[in-house]
Amino acid sequence: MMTINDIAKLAGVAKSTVSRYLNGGSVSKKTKETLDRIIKETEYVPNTFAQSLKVKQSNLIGIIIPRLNSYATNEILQSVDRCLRERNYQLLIVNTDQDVDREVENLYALSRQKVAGIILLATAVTKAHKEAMDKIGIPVLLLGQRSDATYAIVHEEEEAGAAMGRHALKLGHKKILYLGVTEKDESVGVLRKKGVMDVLKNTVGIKVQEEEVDFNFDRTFQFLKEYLKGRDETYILCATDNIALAAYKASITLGRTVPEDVSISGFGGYSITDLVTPSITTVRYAYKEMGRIAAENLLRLLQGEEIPKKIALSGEFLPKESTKML
Amino acid sequence: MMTINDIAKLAGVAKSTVSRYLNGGSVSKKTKETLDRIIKETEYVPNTFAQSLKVKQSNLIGIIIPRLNSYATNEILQSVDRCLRERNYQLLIVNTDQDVDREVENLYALSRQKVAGIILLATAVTKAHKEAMDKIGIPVLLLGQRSDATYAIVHEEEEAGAAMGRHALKLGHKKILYLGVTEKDESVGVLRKKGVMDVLKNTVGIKVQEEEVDFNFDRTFQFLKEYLKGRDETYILCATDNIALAAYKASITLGRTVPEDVSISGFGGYSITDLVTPSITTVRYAYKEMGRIAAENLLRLLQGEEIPKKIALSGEFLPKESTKML
DNA sequence: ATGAAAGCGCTAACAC
DNA sequence: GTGTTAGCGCTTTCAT
Repeated sequence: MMTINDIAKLAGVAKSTVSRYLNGGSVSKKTKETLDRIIKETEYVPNTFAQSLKVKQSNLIGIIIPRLNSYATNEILQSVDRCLRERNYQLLIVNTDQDVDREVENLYALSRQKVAGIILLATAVTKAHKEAMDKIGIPVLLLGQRSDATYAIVHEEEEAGAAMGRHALKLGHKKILYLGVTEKDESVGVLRKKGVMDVLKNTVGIKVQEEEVDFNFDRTFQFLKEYLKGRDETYILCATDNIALAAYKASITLGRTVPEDVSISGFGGYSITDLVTPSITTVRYAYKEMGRIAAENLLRLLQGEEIPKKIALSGEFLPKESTKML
Repeated sequence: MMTINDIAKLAGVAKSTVSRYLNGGSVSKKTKETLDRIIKETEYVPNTFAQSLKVKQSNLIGIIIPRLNSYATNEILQSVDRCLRERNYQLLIVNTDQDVDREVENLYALSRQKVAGIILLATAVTKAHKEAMDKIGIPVLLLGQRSDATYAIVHEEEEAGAAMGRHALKLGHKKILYLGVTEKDESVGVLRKKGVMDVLKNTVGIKVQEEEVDFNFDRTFQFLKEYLKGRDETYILCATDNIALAAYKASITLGRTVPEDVSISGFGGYSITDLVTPSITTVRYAYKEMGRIAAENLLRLLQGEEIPKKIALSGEFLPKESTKML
């Protein structure tokens, strides 16, 4: 393995000159040429540890995600990764398996790894989160949840919810079942629902039944298989595509037809909503864009530039086969 | 930020003593106690760069994956990650977006990052791969493809293929369409198919039509929507679950019913095969176990232990609703 | 534009 | 069991 010293000797210059050359400092044309050649010949690559030890920072960006097997996560991950790689940064992915405590732990763990910045796909932002962000002194960019504690990029949840609510109304449904998630999840559990409910509840003659399920497909499916037996709503408005999928499967199991007997819709725009038949009405969120903006803005931040505290991304309402006029 | 020097001064010992303490060397009980206390009080954490710079190795394990949005990849990633974290190693995930050249590039890139070992989910093992593995001098563990170039953990592809072939026969099908993938992919393209074909071709009166499609859902679906118009096979034996899904969707689109008009099966055991209706007959591969073994064996290798050159994992044949007696 | 020299925080001989 | 010391490979003043 070549070191900067070896290169310096081969080139007949001091290692500081080589360092300057490597970091874009001014070197004479002649020096540059020799160095160009020698570095190519020797296939020299700088030792990242020595660099990082010196500058007390790495080219690593940490990203904390709740789970790996989620469409949303994957989309974001992919676009963040691509964007970062183009800028010569490396993504360090940390999966918390939906464990909120581990989100906080990993904030500290990543700071120990001296990542330059952190992207956090939080499910909630607790006091412990804020404390950690404060303490580590590394820029953190929040994705999917609002919080005044730091920079955040979110989806327009209320807007999306309202679009779906209007859709159900337009199709003439009067009996609607809303399958939501825990209100601890501010974005999905509170805002998305609020968007839906504001539209529905202000309309006379609409009955909305609410139920809370969780993000796990199997549990939700098992629950709905029983629960739906006693229900006669004609529209099941689900807070996520996965819930919609479970509701769909449960409905089928109970001998009902979608969308003839019951309309079903989700949120998220997961690709699977197109794979199933009937395809599922949903709102597609701008995951790819979210990832790209996150990466770009974080890097800007690292360069000392100003970036907006909060960015909200609009989704795209996509009516498909699973919802139908009553 | 505390350094080992600060701690040493506070404790009134030499920094080498602190270092020994940290690395499990022998220290007097008294020294240990003071150090325990001081380190807790100061929240001291060693600088990983300085450590790595010294020992010329990191606690990072690199994993190169073809894509992020794949069920198989996610399962493996999750279990590798979990296993590694328990052992205090960090996973560095590198996504190549199915670009074979980037697999090789990243072998080099990871070696520059001084990862301790590399897990490679290769789609193929080329000369360039072998050369890179040779050159970097870091243990590489191959997943999903056999190669005598290094250690490998694979699925029993032929066995799985044979099981599916026998299933189709047992159901009385005579006209079978096999939808495979490129033979560059030794595991899926060659072996899996061989398992199927060996069973089918040796049985008289069976006609097998072969066609090659790719891993992309949309392209495959578009292709099949046309292609299947002219076909009258009663069993479509697909090389992957995703292809099965595309075949299913294409069949539905052409007004055929699954499994009444045509039986369809896949390979992989993706969770989605259960989400759709009818659920899809498949072979579930042992992804989770593959990940765990990969992580454990790689760490063993790093400790200088011997590990088997090749491990083959059996899948589990899962008949479901999408295939039916003719 | 270039070089000498002083560390960054840590580990590992080696001597005591 | 503990301290001294010499680097690991690099960046960064500060002279020249």
